[in-house]
Amino acid sequence: MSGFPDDIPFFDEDEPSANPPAQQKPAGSGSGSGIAARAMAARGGAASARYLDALNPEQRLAVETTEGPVLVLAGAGTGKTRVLTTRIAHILATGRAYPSQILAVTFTNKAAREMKERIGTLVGEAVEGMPWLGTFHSIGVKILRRHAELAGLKSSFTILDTDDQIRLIKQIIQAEGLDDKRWPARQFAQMIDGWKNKGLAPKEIAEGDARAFANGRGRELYAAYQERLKSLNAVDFGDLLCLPIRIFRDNPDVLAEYHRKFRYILVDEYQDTNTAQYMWLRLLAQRPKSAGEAPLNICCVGDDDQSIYGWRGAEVDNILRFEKDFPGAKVIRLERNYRSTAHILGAASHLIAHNEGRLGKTLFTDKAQPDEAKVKVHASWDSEEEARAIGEEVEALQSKRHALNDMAILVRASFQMREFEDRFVTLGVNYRVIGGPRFYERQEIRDALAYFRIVSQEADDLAFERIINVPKRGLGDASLRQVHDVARARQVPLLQAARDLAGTEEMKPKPRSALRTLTENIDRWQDLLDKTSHTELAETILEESGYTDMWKNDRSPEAPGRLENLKELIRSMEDYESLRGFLEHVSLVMDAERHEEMDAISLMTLHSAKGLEFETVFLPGWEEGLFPHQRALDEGGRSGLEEERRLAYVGLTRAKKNLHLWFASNRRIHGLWQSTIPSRFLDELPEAHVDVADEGSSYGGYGQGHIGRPNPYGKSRFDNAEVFSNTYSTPGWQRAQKNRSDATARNWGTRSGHQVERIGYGETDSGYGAGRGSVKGRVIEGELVAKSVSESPSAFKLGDRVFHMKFGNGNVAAIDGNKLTIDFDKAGQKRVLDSFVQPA
DNA sequence: CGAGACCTAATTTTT
DNA sequence: TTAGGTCTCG
Repeated sequence: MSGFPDDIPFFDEDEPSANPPAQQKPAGSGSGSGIAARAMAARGGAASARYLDALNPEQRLAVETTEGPVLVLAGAGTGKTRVLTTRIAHILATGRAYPSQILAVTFTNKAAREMKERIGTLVGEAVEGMPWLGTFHSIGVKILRRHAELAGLKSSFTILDTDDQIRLIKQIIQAEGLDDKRWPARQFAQMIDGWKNKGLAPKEIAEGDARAFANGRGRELYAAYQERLKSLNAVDFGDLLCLPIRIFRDNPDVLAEYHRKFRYILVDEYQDTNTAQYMWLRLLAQRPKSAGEAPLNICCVGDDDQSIYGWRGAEVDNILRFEKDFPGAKVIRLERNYRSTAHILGAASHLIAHNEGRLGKTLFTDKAQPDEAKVKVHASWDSEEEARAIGEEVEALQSKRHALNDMAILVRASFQMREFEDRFVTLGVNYRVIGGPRFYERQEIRDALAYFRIVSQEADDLAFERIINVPKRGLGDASLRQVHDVARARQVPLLQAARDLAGTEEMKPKPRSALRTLTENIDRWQDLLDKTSHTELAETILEESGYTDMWKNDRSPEAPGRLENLKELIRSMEDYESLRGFLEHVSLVMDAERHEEMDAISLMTLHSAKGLEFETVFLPGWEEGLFPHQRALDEGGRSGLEEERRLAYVGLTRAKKNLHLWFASNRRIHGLWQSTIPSRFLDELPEAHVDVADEGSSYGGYGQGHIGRPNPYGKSRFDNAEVFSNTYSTPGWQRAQKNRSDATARNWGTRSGHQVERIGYGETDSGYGAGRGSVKGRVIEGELVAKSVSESPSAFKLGDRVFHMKFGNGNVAAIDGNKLTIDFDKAGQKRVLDSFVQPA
């Protein structure tokens, strides 16, 4: 959140002269690029460098095609990261560029970190000399700090995270006299993000969009928000992309500087770039032809089939269009997969082939063994049984010496996790949840950081607001309002206003003295900034402010964990030089590394699984409405469906050896039990690579009544009646869709229990293959998008005798629209949708 | 200001 | 179902 300009490196500090011609050796010419020198040495004079020997021919081509635009379509598990890192090492080793002349962008800090490490390994040492390897955002900050004044900022600007952003927007909505309930700040924040993802300034947004919020005042609010940011000397995440773009556009000389600087541009996960990132890259990549410059050396690596972030602005089109955008581009496909068995690859390839908008690829493996397991599809009665059965499977594997670390359960939506957590707790199986709220997003961490911010940055109004009454010190809305008024009247930050106010008679004695205590504390801490070590200061602040006491006195079950987190926070500060340095880090890296070594099964969403791999993967919940998710269908139409399918593809390709898919016939959604039908994706799997598991076990229950009962939605080879007969019938999903009801709920249970671990995030490697395909066509197709549950009143009456597939017979006890409360003879009282019961 | 009632909405997530 | 937010009362 806090920024500091002190480490703005000056340009070209390690470049003896502006442009080393290709092939010229930079090493030896003085200082800086020891890395290049070492890389050269590592190369050992042989005609072919050793690092190239580890590559297959396609990978090698991707590494050695250094000049001109290159698109590497790297299929899942084809060694994408290896190519990227080796390519950089190669560029350095052959003296084509200095480290500082290579721009390498990733999406996540983790990916950036990993690349740095791996380049370091290749080249012999940690890569400190790659100043321009980082996330889009971190590089954006770097550029923006250097040219802040061109964007109307001071280079010490603060970076707001989503939380700050929303609070700020809320204030603006209120200040404009709008009802912040009718026009939720959260929603508007998302709209702003959407605009910024497209690189649009307030005046550039579409009329329709602008009208969509707050009775047509969207544009006005957006502009007001930007104004407010400027006056706070703050930016949000979107600005880190948009402002550099604007600077480049408005200041050709600045852009030219970067053109001169970067000889090679590399982009990871290109399929995830949004429009703003695309523009940013184009600006940097397109050197004016007139200057007789060297060719445009941009290399984008990605996989159109793993594009799963369309909903947050990623444009698959960017990768699909690459050859048009960069004429003469070479496209290199990596299709040799080093991860999965032939069955898994076969299943995944067949599934993804149902998508139309793709460049196409064919993953293959040459390590196929005769005895490999096919992909297994399992049916279960309901989600509980699903969890129970997977739990059994996990234990069985465990007893066969499989490490839990090699297994993962990947779900479509996080509410699905709960049942698995419950199950693993009862079984005593260690598990770790990956994803979910991050360390730095936790309340106690954010509170603590707000204290640090206000101490290190006097003018950080948002931080001040956050802590003014945390812990409670009797400074509520009324007091805050007063402080605000003074601040506005005098044009000073809130903290200063508070100081002034505390010295006057304006306030009632109680709040006044509370305020005075607070400001005096802050003054004292500020004074300690340069006198104490920052970790010590941090502890002092948390102690003296009463913040730690607040949690010590809190008897809620989370309190001890929060105190633990605070300690962890202080511990992690030790890695930084100063409070400011730490805060700068935190604003960009909302992610704390964690390094639990216990053996545990991983539990996460499919989205968080991208880039990871496991020996054994369980994919539960393959049911229409849940996966593909109804909402993706409703909102995204055909392209929504295709993205869901890509998500399925990502899931399948995470598995190395064993892959289990599950669907349940009944699932509780929003507290209501609903019957479900198997996902269409199951029917899109190739018979040759798939086995339908013959569970036999608990499958059934009241279900006898169900087996053989006609599926009201259409047929699938996974319909219960046919599960064991392996019939291969083509589905009638369109019809099925029609009666689908909303699926999905959300829960973020705070499981307690010994062996649990929650991790910020993860990623490993991904990749791709080749093929062909048409591109356009994100048109909504009615038949796929049909909608949910009718709200018409139920045909049942109180006291009616009814039959339900899951619960058997019972009497209608209450009716609420189409929701029935039924007293079942055996199962007790349940709420179900009326469409799932019939007169008994 | 805080506790408890009441209402509402409910994928996916990085920076 | 349930979590989160808002609203009301003491």
